[in-house]
Amino acid sequence: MNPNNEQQKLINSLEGLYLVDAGAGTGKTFSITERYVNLLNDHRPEEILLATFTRNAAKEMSDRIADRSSYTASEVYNAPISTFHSHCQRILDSYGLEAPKLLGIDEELGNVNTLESNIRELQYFEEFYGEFKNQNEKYHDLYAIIRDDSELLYLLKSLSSRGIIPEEDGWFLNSEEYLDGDYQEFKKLFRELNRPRENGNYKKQSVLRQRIYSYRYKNLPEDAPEHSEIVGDRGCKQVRRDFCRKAFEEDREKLKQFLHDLYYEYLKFCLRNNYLNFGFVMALTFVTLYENENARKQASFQHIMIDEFQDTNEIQLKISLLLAEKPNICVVGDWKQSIYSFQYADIDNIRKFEKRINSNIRELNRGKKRVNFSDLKVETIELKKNYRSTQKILDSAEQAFTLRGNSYEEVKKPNLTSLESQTDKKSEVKKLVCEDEKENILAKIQEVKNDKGLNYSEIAVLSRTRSFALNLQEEADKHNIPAAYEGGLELFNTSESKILLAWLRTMKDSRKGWAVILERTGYSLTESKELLDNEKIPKNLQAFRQELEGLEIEALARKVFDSHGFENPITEKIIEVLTDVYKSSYMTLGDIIRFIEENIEENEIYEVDSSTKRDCIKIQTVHGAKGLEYPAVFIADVNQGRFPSRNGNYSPIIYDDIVGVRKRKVFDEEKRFVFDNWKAEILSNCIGSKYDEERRLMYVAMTRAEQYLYISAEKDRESKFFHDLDLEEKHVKDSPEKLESEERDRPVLKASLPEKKRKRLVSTTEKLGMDEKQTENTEYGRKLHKFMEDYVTSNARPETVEEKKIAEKIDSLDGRLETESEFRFPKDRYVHKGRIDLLAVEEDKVTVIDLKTSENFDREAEEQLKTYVEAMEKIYPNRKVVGEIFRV
DNA sequence: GATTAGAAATTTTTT
DNA sequence: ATTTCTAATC
Repeated sequence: MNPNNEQQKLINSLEGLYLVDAGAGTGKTFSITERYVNLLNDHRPEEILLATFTRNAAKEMSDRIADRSSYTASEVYNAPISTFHSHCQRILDSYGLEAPKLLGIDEELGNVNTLESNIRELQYFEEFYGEFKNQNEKYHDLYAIIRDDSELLYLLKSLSSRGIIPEEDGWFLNSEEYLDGDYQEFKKLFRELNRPRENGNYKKQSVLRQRIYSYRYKNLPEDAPEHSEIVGDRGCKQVRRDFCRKAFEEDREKLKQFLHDLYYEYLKFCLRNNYLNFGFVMALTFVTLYENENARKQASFQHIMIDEFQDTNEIQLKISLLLAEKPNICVVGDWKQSIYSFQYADIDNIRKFEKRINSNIRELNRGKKRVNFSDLKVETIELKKNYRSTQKILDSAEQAFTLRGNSYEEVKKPNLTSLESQTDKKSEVKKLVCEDEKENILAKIQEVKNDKGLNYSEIAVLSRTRSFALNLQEEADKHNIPAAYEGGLELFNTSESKILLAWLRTMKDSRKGWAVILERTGYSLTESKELLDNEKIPKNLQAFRQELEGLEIEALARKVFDSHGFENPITEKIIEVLTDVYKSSYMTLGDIIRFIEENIEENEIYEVDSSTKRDCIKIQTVHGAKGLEYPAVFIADVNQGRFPSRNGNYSPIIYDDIVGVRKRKVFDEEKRFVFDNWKAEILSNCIGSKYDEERRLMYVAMTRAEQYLYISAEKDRESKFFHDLDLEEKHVKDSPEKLESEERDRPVLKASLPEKKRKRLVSTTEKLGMDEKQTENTEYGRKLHKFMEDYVTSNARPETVEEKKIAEKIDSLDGRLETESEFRFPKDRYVHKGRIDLLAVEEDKVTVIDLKTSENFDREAEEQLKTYVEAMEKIYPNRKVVGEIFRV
């Protein structure tokens, strides 16, 4: 492949500062690698830093460069072609030993791990925060505003991503300026937002004045001005201007001090426990490079190239500047594809590149010259030729930037570099209005596959959320349509993992394990209980357990999965993960069980790769599909509340470049009443549009398509985005054709169910002639039942009088407690089924408790209870069974 | 027809 | 909890 003119310009422009606007499908990776190869004419690989955002991208670049250059593969793989994160880790390994001391922390940076799991970090953080609260009484009024500890952790991480770092007394460098915000910028923002809107002959009130309406409904402190005072008289189009300053000025010393102490102590905690999160790795790298001239010299590069620049944050920009020996920096990215703000990516890095790079150089050179250059001019290169999609798709995708998030949002299309398609293949772009979205999409896929002559593997379905993606996969399975979800999921929370866990438990003679297996192999709960109590596990199951004895974990897992008819990417991944931990640490069976249990508890996410599956549809989230392309793309679930999804600022402490850090809410000491901080309430209405990133997300999704693009929503649930898209519409009602399933060649492990005549199931309510509908609980009743269940299983806290009564009752019970125990037992001509609210099983006694929340059906309840007692007598033949109606 | 008041509807992505 | 929709009111 030969580069086009634009690409050639990028490849040949080696010296200087370049911002490359590389839209979707413009051959970005190709150009970057060519440029790198070109640089190798005069430089050695170790003189060039090529930073990417993902490990996959780094690998792809390395591969291509190894392929195209005269250097050996190993030389290329040792070169600094890596993610920012791993490169910073390397810098810390080499020069970071004293990094904590630079901040006044008396620790050495020894063998620290980078913690990749957010969930695990949160657990550590909670442990730390509990201790911190005990030791810092003085901030107790601030603790009261935090409902969710993760909000605090998120805030600390976002501060680190901006380069805001605490030191022993005060803040590193000029961090504090960032915390104070920028009043001049805020004034501009406020004025812009407070301009009356033009609307033909008259003017409408400003966006700010409209937004601030919600101020009326908040519980505000006594000194807060009235809403009417802020918005002025009726018909007045603007918020009173003096409130700009009034709202911004606020004493935040205590809040800043709190954040400082929390942040500093947490950093110490991390170091003591030998771990760092990604943000802290960056922060310490930055501190090291800033303070240590030697490290800076040693670690610097002749050339720096940064890929996916829209995904970087400000501290990464700072680090890059410290690493640049010369102003040879080339950043490549596309702001239109910036969809990682939740990961602290800062779109202004690319959008305000020149301004930001120069202001950062000025900051870094305060007091001492650390960056060898200043006042740079940026040269922009635009890659406009798109080799992926048809013009029809590109034009449609641009519409994404005009979509409204709600019916009154006014969207101004931003300036952007339009892409020019280089293909003239056949193309189709349509909106699908579905009666039943999951079914209809599958039907439409079959149609597209046949009509356009595509393979399944050339078709992808993208969704905003993981849950929709997984549901669609399930639906596809029902119809035997080959489809695979690819992306992150809770690996050990799947039914595949749970059956493996059960078998592992049986090897430790655990009753828990057998219960699951019996249930999965076809026994009812009652039957299982009976078998377990009498220690009569079916012979074939026992034999199978015997076979597992002594096997290595991989062989064992394979055998279990195989016997249950599971063989899919999930089982493969489970085996991979388990073999990995098994190998890397000496693990016993018990350790593996605990490992799985922990993973379930922590909702740990793993990436599942289904590419091994031959010809099948890919189902992904939009984030997951970034960078990929498919001939046909379905964007699904463009429904209200899902796409776009709303992300209001729920956090009690807001942080924003412009307004700085603010406390938004105050709770009273018992956390009962909420008073809002009125100043922050006005400020929060001034912070950015919530839908900009959602529009970019839609753009990313649409530009994945090469030829065929379908955007679907469910009838009458269409989102504003869907509604605003100006595309041909099609109503779909079809159901997918069910495909023949391939027969498995080996039989699936099934329990040999005891031979008996199947009897009709009759519920207790039916037997007593009660109308099912009438007996359906009231909302109130359901809540109390739910509470009871929660209290037994997870120690829920009783709040209402009724709940306290229930809690008291449960506390008074002895033995093993069970809620919602289902039972079935044969009686005369039918099988009786029922569900017992609460069961207390003691060694010699069983108490059956029926929770009653209303006065109706008293007599029937007695009858019902009798049946329950009878059933339990069958199940627990050697114990005394007592029934009790518990009224609340 | 703009503004106000109250009712209704919604809550995600992962280096 | 908060935003967005919709109907009533100025």
